[in-house]
This record gives sequence, structure tokens and C-alpha cells, in this order.
Amino acid sequence: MESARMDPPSLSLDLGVGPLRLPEHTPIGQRKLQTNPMHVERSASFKDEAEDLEAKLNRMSEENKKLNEMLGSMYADYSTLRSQLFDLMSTSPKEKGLVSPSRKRKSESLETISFDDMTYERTDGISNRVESTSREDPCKRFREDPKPKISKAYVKTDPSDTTLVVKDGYQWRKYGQKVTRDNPSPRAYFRCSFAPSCPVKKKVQRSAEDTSIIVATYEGEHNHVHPSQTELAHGSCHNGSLPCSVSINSSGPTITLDLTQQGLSPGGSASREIESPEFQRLLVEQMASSLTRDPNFTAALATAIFGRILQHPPA
DNA sequence: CGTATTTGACCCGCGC
DNA sequence: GCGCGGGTCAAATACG
Ligand SMILES: [Zn+2]
Repeated sequence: MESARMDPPSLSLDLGVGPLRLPEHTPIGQRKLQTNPMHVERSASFKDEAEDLEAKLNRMSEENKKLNEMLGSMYADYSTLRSQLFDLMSTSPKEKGLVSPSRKRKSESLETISFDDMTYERTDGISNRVESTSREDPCKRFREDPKPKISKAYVKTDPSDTTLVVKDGYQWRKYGQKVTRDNPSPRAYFRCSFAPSCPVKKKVQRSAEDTSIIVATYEGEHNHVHPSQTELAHGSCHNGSLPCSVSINSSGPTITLDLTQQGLSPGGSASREIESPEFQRLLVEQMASSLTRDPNFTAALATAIFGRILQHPPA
């Protein structure tokens, strides 16, 4: 998968956030309306519901496939981007202007999701160190700086989403909001409130140019287990609130709707739950969370990138 | 009534 | 020392 697309620096991964973001524009609404008046007949209702569920299952299957592809492309683009970044900074470490402004100036049209094992901010330290030593080092210097781990997530969202809250599965308590110099939209400060002594903070701010993108900056590591996600030991994780599971294996992530679980209420409420935008959002979040939290994924990612760097040394 | 959010005050590092 | 920009605190307020 990763051996393909190396050329496109176009970073145009308009992920499935689109189809998932606006779930209420499609025949879903019609379908819902269709089922309600059918409750006059009991037997027909059951049959209809069965058909309904089947259709939804198909839809979910379809969506699953889409998500799969989207994750694939995201992975590929991410690999490409990271590879290019590493390449760039190991090729021309003397070229100043790419280290310090990396925080404010790179907000052109960059859409990335960085995971919490390696970060862009770390590149600052690497570049500085590189400047004083050799230019082959950047691949292996991972000192535990006083700096906590920082990761950024560029999330595409609806501009009308005023909440400015990125639901990532954790519980955050807002403790501040400031207006920044060169950005009309304010910046919100959050602290993890699940554990009393969790040092994790995050800053969320809408992008200055593209108001449909919000940037979440995470800082630190959680020193507690995930609130609603215990573990994904052998690749499968069960969510406490969602009647579904996300599993990751070598062939790719898979979402399984657990219809046998008792969490589903009888009647049409199951359909409603599935159709709910909240459900879909949580689903995506759960999936992304699981993915980024999967050591196998991150390890494979690192390995692939590292291999690529070694394979294509800077000119 | 307990808890989360809001919002101006406060603090602190940095450049002048 | 002072002003500025960014980060945090905490009193007031909103919310359930
Ligand atoms: Zn935490």
C-alpha cells in the first residue's frame, strides 16, 4: 500500500469526513419518514423493519468500504508527507526558515493528523541538534526533552460548528480562551478532566484562512486509561456506548456492527441510533482513536517511513 | 446543589 | 522598565 503514490504532494485528502459529516442530506431522512407510518401493520412492520435493517447493513458495509479506502489514502498521504518532511529537513538543515515558523507559517492548506509517538515539534529540536552535528542524525534522535510530547491534529469540520470542541473520546474541561494576534478566531484551552492529575492539555483553534479546518494541539500524555475504551488487546475493541466494535488486522480496519448485543433497543430505535450523526461521528472518532492507539499501526508506520528514508537517501 | 463554562484579571517570558 | 502576546487562574455564571 505504501509503495504506491509517492509523487502526489497534493495532500488533497478530503477524507470521508464529507460523507460522514453530512449524514442528514441523503435518503436517510426519507427512509425514516417511511418507516414511521408503517407501524399500522404489525406483521408488515416486522418485515419492513427487516428490509430496513438489511438496507442499513448494506449501507454500513458500503460506508465501511469507503472508510477503509479513506484510511488507506490517509495512511499513504501521511506517509508521503512525513517522508517529505524528513527528507526536506535532512537535506537542507542549513536553510533556516523551516524550523521556527513551522508552527505558524505552515498553515497553508496542510491537512495532517499526527500521532502521539512522533511529532512535528520534535523536529525543532532535531534540526537544532542537526545543525551542530551531522546531517544524518535526524532519524534517531529522540531525547526526552523537558518538552512534553506534542501532537497536532488538523480536523476538517463544518464552519458552522461553533463548539470548537474536537471529540476525541477524552473528557476535557475548558479553562481559557484567548484571541490571538493573527487569527480572527479565538483559541480555546482545554485540560483533561478525566483524571485529577492528568497533565494533558490541548489547544483548539480554527484555521485563519480556511475556516472549515480547526487545529487541535495536544500536549502531554494521559496517565490513565481511556475513559470509554479499555484496550484493544488483540486488535478488537469494544466501546461502552456504541453497539459496534472496531478491529484492525493486517488487511485493514473493520467496523463491525454488533447487532446481537443487548445495547440495541427493540423497535426502530436501532435504526435511529445508527442514523444519528452523533453515532457516525463517534464511530469515526473511535476508529481514529483505536488506530492511533494501536502500537502495531504506529510501529508499522515508523518502520515503513524509516525504511523509505534509508531507501531514498537525500541527494 | 454540584459541576462545567465563561471571561476578565493576572502572570510571565521576551523584545525593545 | 514597559508593552505585548500568549497561557492560566478563578470568580461569576450557566446548566442539569
Ligand atoms: Zn487524560
